Amino acid sequence: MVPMKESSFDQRVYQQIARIPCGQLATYGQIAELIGEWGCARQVGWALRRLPLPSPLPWHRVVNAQGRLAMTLSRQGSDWMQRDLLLAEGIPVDLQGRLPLNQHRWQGETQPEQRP
DNA sequence: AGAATGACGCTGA
DNA sequence: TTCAGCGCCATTC
Repeated sequence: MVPMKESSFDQRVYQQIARIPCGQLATYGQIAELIGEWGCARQVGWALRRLPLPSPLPWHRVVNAQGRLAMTLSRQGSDWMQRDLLLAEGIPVDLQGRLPLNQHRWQGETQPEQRP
């Protein structure tokens, strides 16, 4: 059972994930940074691992900075479900779990704005 | 308490 | 581009 107090790390992670626009992607490190926990990318991963599925959250929009899905058997196939959900949003995912992260990167709510 | 694990990130070969 | 190593830190044994 979860210990009371929903003001936990996990809750902040979920809240931030819920803000990711449809069709865009965010990395674990990016989520950690947005909640003020820079360097805690792994904790974000655990937060998602503890997330019960199915979930209303767009957890599938969170990928690693390498632009690939973590295809580990520890997830019991949830990685393939993530791939399926991403394809449904128009994001092409390679069979190796690679995807065009650079083209779907969520800039958060701040954009450096440096385009020609 | 100490060691191992992991849905990560970055650098270097 | 792919692979290995190191740093990171909560969770688990």
